[in-house]
Amino acid sequence: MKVEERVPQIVEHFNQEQFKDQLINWFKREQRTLPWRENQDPYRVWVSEIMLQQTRVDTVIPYFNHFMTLFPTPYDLAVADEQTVLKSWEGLGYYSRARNLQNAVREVVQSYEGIVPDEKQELKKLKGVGPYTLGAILSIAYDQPEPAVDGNVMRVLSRILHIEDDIAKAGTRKLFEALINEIISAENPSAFNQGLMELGALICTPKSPSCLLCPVQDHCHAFAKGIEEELPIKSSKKKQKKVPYLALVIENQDGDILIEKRSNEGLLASMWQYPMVPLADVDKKDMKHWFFGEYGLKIELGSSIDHVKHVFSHLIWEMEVVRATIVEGELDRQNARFVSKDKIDTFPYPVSHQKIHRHLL
DNA sequence: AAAGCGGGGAC
DNA sequence: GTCCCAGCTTT
Repeated sequence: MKVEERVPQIVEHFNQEQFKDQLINWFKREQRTLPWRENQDPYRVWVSEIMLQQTRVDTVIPYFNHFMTLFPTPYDLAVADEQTVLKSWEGLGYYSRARNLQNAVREVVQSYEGIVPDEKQELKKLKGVGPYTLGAILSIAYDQPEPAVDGNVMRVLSRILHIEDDIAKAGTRKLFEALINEIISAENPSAFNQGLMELGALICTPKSPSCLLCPVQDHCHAFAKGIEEELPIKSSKKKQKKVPYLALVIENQDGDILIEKRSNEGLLASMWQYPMVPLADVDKKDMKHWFFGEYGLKIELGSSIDHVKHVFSHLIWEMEVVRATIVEGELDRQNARFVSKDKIDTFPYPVSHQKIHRHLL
């Protein structure tokens, strides 16, 4: 059945007015004090929403505060060096969020005089602003009645309205957006949207939800049926592929260490790392020859320092970390350079490689 | 519509 | 270990 036909059916016996009041009043009463709730500054709301994608509140708080100190306005972020922005994002993950955010903020400074657009069509064009962030900024910063559907909202609504659509499917979000469009508060869309998300964070949690404390328990079909733990329906993803690497800590005669900048696209784009030998493609006995071909350096392996296992959402790196020294040769790579140990921490690294240079520092 | 893209916390 | 999370972009 099509979304337009399902929505009226789903909300037919749903007491929207009472639900809205209870949700909004609960949010006003119980909302957490968070740095990005100090005011309605669209730039702060925007930055917080980008950081909060796939990332927990407690993790984001210190990053957000530091980020706002470094880049208090869109202009400050627009003129900043990309590597500085990535350094401020180091450890948060999904680094394309930071690069997209800066790209978008530069667009805002250039085309909108530094004012975050409050018009749907303009805002949607900005890099990194998808359906969720669009609705979050418009409702929270500009008080517009737009849906902001994230995983929290889908979980909460799937329970309240007993919806069994697979929330892992891309198309399912549209159903929830249509439902929110139907029931969102026109008077306080900000508190309505944030209330749904706050409810998901504090009460309607993925496991062991606190239904007895829920302000909208009376409206919840899943609670009435005792099936709150079975919802939402979410198909499981396939497991990660393991990828073996040799990670090299290569020191030259001056005691400087070789690091390199990753490609500006793909996994961990524009982040820095210790050179890695992909053992799936390179036979270990051909390693030195391969390395000479790639870097122009003849090296001698030293002691093994560590084994680092790093899990991504879609793959697993298994890295053996080995020291190495240079026998001869001239570094022949644009993206690589020798750096003194006291400067090495000024570059942005993914966590997998922070694990490595903890050994050096 | 599906795949690629990080990291950490809860259990 | 498993599951989950305040998603977007590219293909």
